[in-house]
Amino acid sequence: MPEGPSIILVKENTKKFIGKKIVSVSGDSKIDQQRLVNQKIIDIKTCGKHYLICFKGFTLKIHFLMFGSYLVNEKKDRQVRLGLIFSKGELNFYTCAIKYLEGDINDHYDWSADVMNDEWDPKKAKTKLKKQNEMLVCDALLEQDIFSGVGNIIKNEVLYRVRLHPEAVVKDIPSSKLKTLIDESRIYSFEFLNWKRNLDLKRHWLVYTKKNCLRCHLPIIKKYTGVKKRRSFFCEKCQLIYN
DNA sequence: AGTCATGTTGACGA
DNA sequence: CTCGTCAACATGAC
Repeated sequence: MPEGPSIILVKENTKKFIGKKIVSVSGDSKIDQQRLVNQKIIDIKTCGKHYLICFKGFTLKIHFLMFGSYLVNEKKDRQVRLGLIFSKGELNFYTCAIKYLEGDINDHYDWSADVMNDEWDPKKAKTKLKKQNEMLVCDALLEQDIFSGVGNIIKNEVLYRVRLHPEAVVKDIPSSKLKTLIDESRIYSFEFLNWKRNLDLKRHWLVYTKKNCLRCHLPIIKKYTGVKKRRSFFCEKCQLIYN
């Protein structure tokens, strides 16, 4: 659920509620739920891993974290975090973090940092990335201010594709390689989106959770890398570290 | 059955 | 005050 492409799918599956008015609200979310009653959804947007329901003058920000989920016109046998009920249909969110954002949504987000957005700007990403001298590339890819929407699966798959070691230090990576990395982060995210849409994502993993390298057949290393200590799967022979 | 993970925030102590 | 570390949250795949 949580990476950028998955959030695009949430948007696709809930777009039908744009223009609809909320009749009532339920759930254990601590936000002011009454505020939503009689509000009409103006738009539904995403930025990175954030799912955004826009109203006149404010926005509801939903983050699915690790275990978040949602259902359209269905309920789970679980406590609803926030349920939006319309005259026809309902939208239920579970185990997610919800907050209000006030005013113009454009004042809250830099769309050009979102790898899934039409406004994605790889040059800006490169400028930001180059400032992260000592950072390991495995941490850099997870920086939401640079690569909004990239998560741990995308991180691993992109690094394998561009043959870059997760523990490569950003300042040691040639500029041309950084460009390839940035470009591939967007390209792979869209492939992820299509595979996920077809419920066929796992079959296309090249390195994530794999035992052996598809290229050289050596064992894939599993290691918790970087200050973020997220698991990395990589081939020591095929992925360069530049040190 | 127990372990672990597609993520982030906030508390706490140095 | 800032920085680093880690607990907390909470579901489901294997």
